[in-house]
Amino acid sequence: MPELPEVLTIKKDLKKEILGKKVVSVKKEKNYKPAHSTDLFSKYVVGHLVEDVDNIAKLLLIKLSSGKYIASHLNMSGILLYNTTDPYIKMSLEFDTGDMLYYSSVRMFGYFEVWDNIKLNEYKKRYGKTALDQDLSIEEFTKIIGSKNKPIKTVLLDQKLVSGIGNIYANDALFMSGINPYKKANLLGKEKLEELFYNIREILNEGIKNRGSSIDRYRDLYGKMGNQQNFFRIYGKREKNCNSCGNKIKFEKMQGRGTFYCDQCQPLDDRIRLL
DNA sequence: ACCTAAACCTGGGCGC
DNA sequence: TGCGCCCAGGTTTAGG
Repeated sequence: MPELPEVLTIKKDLKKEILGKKVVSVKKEKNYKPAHSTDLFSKYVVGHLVEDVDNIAKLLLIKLSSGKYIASHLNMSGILLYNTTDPYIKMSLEFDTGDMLYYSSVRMFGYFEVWDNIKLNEYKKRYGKTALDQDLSIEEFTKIIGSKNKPIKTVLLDQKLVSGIGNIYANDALFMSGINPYKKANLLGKEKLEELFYNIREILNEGIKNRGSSIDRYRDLYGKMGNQQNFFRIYGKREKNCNSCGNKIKFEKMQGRGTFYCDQCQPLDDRIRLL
């Protein structure tokens, strides 16, 4: 699924395309079941204007003049498409301009639903600031992340601490920082945590600049692939050699997620480095 | 109150 | 060709 760079890319394009437009019809495909009755779409979406497009962590929000929101989490395989389709469309919105917005998903994990403020606020409470939030200071980051007695990769993927970092960008940010994914976060030290903070911001911003990572399903709002996959530091380089030291890259499952690291450049024990 | 493992799904790619 | 397995940008939940 989209991580923060992909979500922010979609958000920006969505804002540009649909702000101020009125929804005139909604269509749901039979093989998609939102958590609520489709009445909510006809009641709170059809006939209403798009007032804003926003996000909470990786959740996309379309604010409507009815006071309700379309909340869409793309999860692993979801995409939003504007005036272009694919074989996995689940929901379609038609605007007064004739433009179309589609929610597409292969694996059925994501959702595209009508939410009210209450549900939105409950959701918000469960998530930390995104890694790119202007008001997430380096002090706050190091305090939140550096206090956990858990592997740093697990901590980075915990969205209630700091949100937006997913598996791709976590792998790459750790490689850039020379940090072993198994290293306990509370053993990293101030300097390493700060380095990690800067590298997370760098790699997320690079992802945005390259319009996201398309390793499989991800496409932007116009159905186009992102480019960040061409710049991966270590993610996806199973059986390949480290571009820094030439050693064979390790691939292991950690918390069920594919984890790539170079045990030379990202030593678990600092003593290994000194030898 | 922790942690992990499995579950939620579909489809693509690989080896045999 | 086909079957079985492994893999996938995430999150939630059940179970120890």
